[in-house]
Amino acid sequence: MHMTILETLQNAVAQAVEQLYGERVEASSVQVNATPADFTGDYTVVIFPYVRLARKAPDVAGAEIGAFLEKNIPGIQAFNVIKGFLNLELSSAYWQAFLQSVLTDGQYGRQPRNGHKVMVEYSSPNTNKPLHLGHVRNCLLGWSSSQILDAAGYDVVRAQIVNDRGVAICKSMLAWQKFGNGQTPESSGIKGDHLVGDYYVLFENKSRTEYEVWQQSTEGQALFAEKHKPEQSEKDFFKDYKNKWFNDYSALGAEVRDMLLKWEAGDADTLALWRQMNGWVYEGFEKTYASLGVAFDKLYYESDTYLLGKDIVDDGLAKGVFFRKDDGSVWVDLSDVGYDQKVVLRADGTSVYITQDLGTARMRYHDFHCDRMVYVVADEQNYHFAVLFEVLKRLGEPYAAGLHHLSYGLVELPTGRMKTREGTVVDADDLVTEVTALAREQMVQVSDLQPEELEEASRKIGLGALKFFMIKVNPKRKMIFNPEESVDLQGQTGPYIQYSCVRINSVLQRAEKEAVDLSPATEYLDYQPAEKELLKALHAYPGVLLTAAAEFDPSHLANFCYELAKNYHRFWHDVTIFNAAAPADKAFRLQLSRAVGQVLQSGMGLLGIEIPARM
RNA sequence: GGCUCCGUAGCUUAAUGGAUAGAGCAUCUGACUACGGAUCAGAAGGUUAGAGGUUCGAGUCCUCUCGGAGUCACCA
Repeated sequence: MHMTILETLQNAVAQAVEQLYGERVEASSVQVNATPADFTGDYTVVIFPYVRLARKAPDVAGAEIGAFLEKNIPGIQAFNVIKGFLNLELSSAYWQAFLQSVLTDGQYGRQPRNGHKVMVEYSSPNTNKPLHLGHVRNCLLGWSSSQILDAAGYDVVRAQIVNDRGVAICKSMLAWQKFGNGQTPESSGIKGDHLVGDYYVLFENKSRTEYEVWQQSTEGQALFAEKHKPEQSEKDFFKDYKNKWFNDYSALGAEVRDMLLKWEAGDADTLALWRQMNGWVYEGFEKTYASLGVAFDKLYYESDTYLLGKDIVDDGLAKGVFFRKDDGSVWVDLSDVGYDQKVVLRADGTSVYITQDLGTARMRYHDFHCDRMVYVVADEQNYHFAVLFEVLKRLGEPYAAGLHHLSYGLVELPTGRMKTREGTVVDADDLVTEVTALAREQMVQVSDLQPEELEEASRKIGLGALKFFMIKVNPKRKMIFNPEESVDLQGQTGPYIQYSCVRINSVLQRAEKEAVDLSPATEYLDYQPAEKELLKALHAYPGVLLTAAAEFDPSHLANFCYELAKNYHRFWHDVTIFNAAAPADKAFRLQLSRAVGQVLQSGMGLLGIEIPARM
């Protein structure tokens, strides 16, 4: 693997400083940036750090280092110094060779395997209801991150932990048992995950009715009279009291707890019903994942993992990381790093959420020997993951240094947070249907595609718009989701990029039809500004991939794709291809177009965005 | 209240401590009889919430203030 030009520059600058000024600097600390558009040059070395070492004025030191680089690096044809910035111009021969290497490579940007293995966990649904808008952002981040990590040299295992047990699914099961009359996805024509979700909602409705009746009962009223705080209204009191009521008074609540106990005891009928209803949900999830274009290599089920972690508790006690209280509960004290004390095992010996995650982490390591694990989970759980990672570190787990929480901001609606009770949850399947329809609607205005091609294209464009909209912003930013805005076709959008690819394809097809000879391309050396910008953008691609991987942030790649497409649109406008003055010009521009198309296809592919043939 | 994160143009946002803070939307003005106008060019829009500090250099790092969000369960 040869050095990139950037590494070459860094090394050469370090050498220059040592030879000229007798001071050692770390090559990796040398700052090399792309030269801003309004200055002459391709790359810029920041000279300020060496001014003190040189004991010379910035422009003098810059000129000396520049002369050294020009003499020692063949690809440099000129330089200029402005203040403390050394602007370097690479030769046309360098750029020619670079373009040819991109075209030959076919997988340009993709890095060799780096020997690391990373597990990316994402989606993590509950099985009591269908996927919603929040899962969509999660899936898009998880999928694109995993693709980017793969391209950056990691071996990737995509994992999903399915929360398939607990009170929630029991609510769906109980409602179905009591009110379902044997309804199935087949008999009702309702997608399995939606059907199970409908019974969850039904349960909540029945439960609410029961609660309202109870509130007016003598028992309820007596309780309010006895327990409400002086200033508290009846409504507020019962709102706060809901959990307590559900556990202590509700008949439905008792039935659900009974069902959960039966499940834990392995009751055959309960397990059969549980398997059946979860099976419906999985069929539904599969369709949703397929429509979003995401997939998994490994599924973990909470029903298999919820008891894990108890051996770790013993381990932690032995290592002195945990301590036992008088009641028998086990705790970890993280107050020295600003966190609280946290229970890891209840007094009755049962585990809590974090115990399970401790055990699951260890199990995953044993399954795959990943030295990195990424958890794609919304930022409400930042504290939980900070604690989890800290505990794993203290336990001395071998993968502890490679843990990362890819935390992302919740998706909210213009009206606020989504609430099941208020029916404002945006369903994932509906969303896909809606963006496809919106794209189709807008397409018929501007496109002359035939019906069957239009259908395929509107799916790719609607999803392309949605995905790009959600991926282009920094994950940790909270996002307000507005369906119309998310399928904009103009400006900084997925379709804008798709359109540039479609243009490229149409040009390349024409070139093929006319059998244009591409061999004179290498004779073309006097680049137009728009062409040079494209070359520089292509050149940046591998670095962008590495940054996106290192920061677990696909938005870098999304923004790169947009910049590249924007540069191509400008090139298209400024420079003619088929009416070019000379065969070399035409051939070069076709090759350049092909390279851009190749990189856009690759980059968008990593984001999970497909390019339609026509649009 | 403790801890964490966030605050950039009317709106959505970009910027490994580096040059004049860069885009898109919306607004206004323009673009070749042309390779696809879902495009391109231009105008206008900023005290990067505020005040100090570190630095040759701060949107970025530190301190404080203001504003917003999340979290602080023997829930998951």
